[in-house]
Amino acid sequence: MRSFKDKSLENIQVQLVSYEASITADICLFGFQDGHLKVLLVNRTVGPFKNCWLIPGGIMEADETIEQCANKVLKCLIGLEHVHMSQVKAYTNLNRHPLKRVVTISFYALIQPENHPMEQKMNVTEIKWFGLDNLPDNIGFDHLEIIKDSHTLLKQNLKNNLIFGELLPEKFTLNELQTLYESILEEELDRRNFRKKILQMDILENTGAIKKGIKGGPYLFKKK
Amino acid sequence: MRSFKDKSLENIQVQLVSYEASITADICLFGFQDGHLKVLLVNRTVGPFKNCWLIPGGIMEADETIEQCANKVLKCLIGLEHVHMSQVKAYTNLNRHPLKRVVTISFYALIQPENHPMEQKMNVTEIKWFGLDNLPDNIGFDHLEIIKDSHTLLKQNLKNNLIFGELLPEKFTLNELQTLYESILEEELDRRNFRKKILQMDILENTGAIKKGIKGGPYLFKKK
DNA sequence: TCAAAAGTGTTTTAATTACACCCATGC
DNA sequence: GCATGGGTGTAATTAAAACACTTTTGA
Repeated sequence: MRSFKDKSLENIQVQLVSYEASITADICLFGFQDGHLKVLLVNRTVGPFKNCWLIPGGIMEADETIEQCANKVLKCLIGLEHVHMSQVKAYTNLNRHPLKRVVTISFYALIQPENHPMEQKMNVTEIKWFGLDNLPDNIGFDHLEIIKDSHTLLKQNLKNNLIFGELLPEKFTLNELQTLYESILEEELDRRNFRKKILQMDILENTGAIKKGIKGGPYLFKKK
Repeated sequence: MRSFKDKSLENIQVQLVSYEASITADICLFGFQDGHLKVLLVNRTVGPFKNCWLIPGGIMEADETIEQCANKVLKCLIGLEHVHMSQVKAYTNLNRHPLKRVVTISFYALIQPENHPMEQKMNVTEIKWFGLDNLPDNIGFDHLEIIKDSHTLLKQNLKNNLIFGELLPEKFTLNELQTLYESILEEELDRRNFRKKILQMDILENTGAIKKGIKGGPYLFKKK
């Protein structure tokens, strides 16, 4: 049993002079497109991991929390404020960044790709949605791990709560919703059981309108 | 829609000169004692929040990850290595610490208070186990929030997985296990249903031995 | 011997799963 | 008109919840 004195006082109170690190917020932005769950990646044109794909991120400044920083990143990227985000995990491995030590706190957020076109920015850096089942090989840093961890948390949250709203347009068919669930959970669901379960949750409202262009003429639903 | 150029390059690559912050690992250490779930708090004798109760923590150094740092804290505190820990959340509010900016990444860990007496260290700093339902008023920083978040995660993990091992001695009665579950989940469980469920998980082994000193003569079980 | 806790099964209810036919629409 | 997808209900299974008496032991 070691003496308590040697280290504990240093530990329990924060010293005024101590090691400091840069902290970034990196965001795993999920979208749902063509029946697939997708992740937004940006292509680095400079620095280490040049030409590698990354999830977007930004450095936390002195006057902002990591949540504010994450919002700043999204605002710069897609011009969108007040997107709901969930904190996933902090990554602190020593050699994450080749030039200096960087600690990253990751978040995930959900948006609709259709509502946030990003093409006009491609002269600066390429921005692209990738299917989760079709990620590029050259993902930089430990961002593949962050994507996996984010997807795991999203999956878990979907099973418990119910957070599909941001991923679908205002009006959607039950099959679109089911496909979304299936692509997040990575498993097939029985159509009738899914409908029964969702409907008896009493959170959806049948608008009465019918989606055109699809055989069968499905009803459009919206959140209550 | 704003231009992408203004901020994004700054954001997507980490600059070599950027704001840096001290990072600590704070640990919500849970124990199970006298039929109650407890948390270990230390009493600050110096600095801001003097005489306030805190969960133990330590500053991350240049050569360690936050997990290594958390392990270091536990090693200094209770002389124990290789304790399993779960990352809970990162706390980055600007005024968490009155003297300087400190970002904290919190963990929870589970131990048996009986096996880790800490009395001999009380001349340095008071260390005490508090019932979760009986926490002191003067908890410093945002540590009450950290404790609540940690308990929420522990509860959730107990419901999904099953992680009681570290909180009980090698051999225990089913009622001790049930009381542990009840104190974590904060709800009463039916004795017969609990036993049925736990036993059919097939993770426990009846040692055949009987615990003395308790009316009814309960069997002692252990993990398989 | 009496009070307190241990041990044990069954019944009821709710939730989950499996499964098949007819209808509406687009092509 | 035909192929595709939409809409619907019931039966079977499994899981969860409710519930009471006898046995063991300590005091």
